[in-house]
Amino acid sequence: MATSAQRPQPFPAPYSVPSAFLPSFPSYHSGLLSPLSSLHPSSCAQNGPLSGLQFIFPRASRPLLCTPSFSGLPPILPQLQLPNLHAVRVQINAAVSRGLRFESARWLAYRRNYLSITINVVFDIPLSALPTPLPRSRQSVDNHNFSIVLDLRNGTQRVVRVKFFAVTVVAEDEVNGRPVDLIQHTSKRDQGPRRKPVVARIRPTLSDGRLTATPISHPASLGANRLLEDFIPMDRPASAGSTSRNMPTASSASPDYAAGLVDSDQDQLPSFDSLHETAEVVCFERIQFKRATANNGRKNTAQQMFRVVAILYAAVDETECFDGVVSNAEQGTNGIRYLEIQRVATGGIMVRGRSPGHYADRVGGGGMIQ
DNA sequence: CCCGACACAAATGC
DNA sequence: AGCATTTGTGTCGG
Repeated sequence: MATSAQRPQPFPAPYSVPSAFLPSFPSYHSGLLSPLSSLHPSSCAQNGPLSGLQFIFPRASRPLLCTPSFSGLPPILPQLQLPNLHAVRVQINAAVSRGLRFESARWLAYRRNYLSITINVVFDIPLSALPTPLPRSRQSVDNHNFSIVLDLRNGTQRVVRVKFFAVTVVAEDEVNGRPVDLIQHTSKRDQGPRRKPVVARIRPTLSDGRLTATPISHPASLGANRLLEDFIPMDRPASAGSTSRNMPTASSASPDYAAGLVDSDQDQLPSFDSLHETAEVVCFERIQFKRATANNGRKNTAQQMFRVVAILYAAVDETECFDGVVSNAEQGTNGIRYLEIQRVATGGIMVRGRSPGHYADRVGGGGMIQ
């Protein structure tokens, strides 16, 4: 096949899946307005006639959002609560808004193609727990009003103040849960550095009188026009510190940085640009699976599958975690410990390692995108 | 078969 | 319209 062959359509392909296979979109089962509707000014959300499936159409009439559903796993300690001891329930809404195809009854990705993953978090706060008078719409809710109950090894509990919340995205083997690396490129792609997706700080806000708090994210992850600056750790103000040490490579950065455990936000109010001032989602763009699933298309072998996981963390002072029973936590910078509050995950995704043409005439492997 | 690297070219943006 | 950028993917060697 000549290299000059017509270029196949990029993902996502025109969507023509038998309705029996249509993936559901339960990420927004709460009935709230989809936060993804504000993803792009020129896009418009459209709740299609197909049950549960939501499309967002960009300029071209091609489905932009075609995502596997994320479902919650059993709640994980520690329990979030407010100062008055009201429990706070959390809902993570996530989508792989680019880069996957639903084909032959399963989700399909290519290792070298970009994924975009969007995460939104809704805090369900009891009416009685809201401050009076009600804060104005979109007013920030102080993170310090949240705390978590940490179980200690001696059987007692400790209430730990939440310094802030954060979300991130990871991947894992669907069967054994072993981690699978995700990598994030700059717009320079192969020429630029790669890193794991950051742990992006979010901030709860009351939104439009709803009795929920929706975190507003700094446009932390790599947006369309965000290049190398985004790879600079932001756990201190960009203006402060050294003169914007340019483009640290993965090796020159701190261990936390290399691990993706870098706050992508600062303590003060984020300065939103006009495109993001109403953003209620964190967008991780230019994400790739670092490796493909094993035995793709092989007969008589176990087809490995990966899944994408969106995680909400409560960041606390690590000294307060002493003797705590913590099932899932990550160490951050500056004495921060990220305690996992909740996670949602997709089902299995097949990740192909070679170019689509290689799989074109494979039985069960699907064809080229038309 | 997978993976990183390089390269080309279509799509997209300015 | 023309140029630059972005990104899907063909190819090659390990």
